[in-house]
Amino acid sequence: MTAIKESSTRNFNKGVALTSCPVTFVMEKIGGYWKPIIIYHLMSGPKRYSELKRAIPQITEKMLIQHLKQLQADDIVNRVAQAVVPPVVTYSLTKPGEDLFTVLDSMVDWAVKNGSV
Amino acid sequence: MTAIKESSTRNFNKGVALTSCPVTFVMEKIGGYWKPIIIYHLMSGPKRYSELKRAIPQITEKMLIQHLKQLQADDIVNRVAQAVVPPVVTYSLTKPGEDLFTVLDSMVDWAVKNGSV
DNA sequence: ATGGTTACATACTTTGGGGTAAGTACTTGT
DNA sequence: ACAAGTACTTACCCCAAAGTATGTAACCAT
Repeated sequence: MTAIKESSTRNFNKGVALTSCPVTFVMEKIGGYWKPIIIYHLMSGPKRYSELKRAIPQITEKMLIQHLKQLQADDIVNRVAQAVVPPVVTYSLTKPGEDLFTVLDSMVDWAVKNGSV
Repeated sequence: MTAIKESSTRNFNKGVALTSCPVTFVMEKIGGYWKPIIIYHLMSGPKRYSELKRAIPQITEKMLIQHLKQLQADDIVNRVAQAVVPPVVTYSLTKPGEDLFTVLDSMVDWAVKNGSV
């Protein structure tokens, strides 16, 4: 076990840059491979866990819940579980989550204008 | 050396999802920790390599040129070098690069509304 | 001739995101 | 009795991104 240097750039960034740069703040929330894809699928309405899984066949279950939990912690998605068997868990976008539409939309705009698809 | 499975999700994604999802397309260009920060600093006008370095003290030189080269390859920044000594290299945003303002701006909007800063 | 400046390059290491595979709890259908 | 469905959990592995550290070429000023 090698101790991590207290003065490392990594540590410095964690404390300063991450919270002070709004763009990085957003990247923290919707960055990564799967998050925008999950959010996109929730934009067409609330979905069950299994519906999301079927909608995004390439994602592994681990990645799916992992990101759903993170999005939940970031107040981007809501989780509603019914105490029945088999379990029924529904995910939906929160208000902040829905507001991300503007962001994703501007991204799509740019992508379309600049050679994607 | 273990061979990578041809059918792995990783490979599948490289070929399909990356190019077919416009949001992921944008993430490929401006995702990562430093890229948006570099782009942000270029939005206030062309900058020399050394000016960027001073403007972003926490970045290492390796990260700086690495991302500048990538942004160049993605046609987001221009590089103009003067054949003098000591070298003078100026980086500026291309048209697509400037168009990212809309995207970054919507991110900042969202961040401000949702608890950043 | 030595140090400073500028814009890189390169070898090595660490870290975290993502992938694979397998297991769990509970109940219904056959 | 056993497979199947639902919503997870867990252990383990791999690789790419990021960080650390050092070197280089060219010239100028002292």
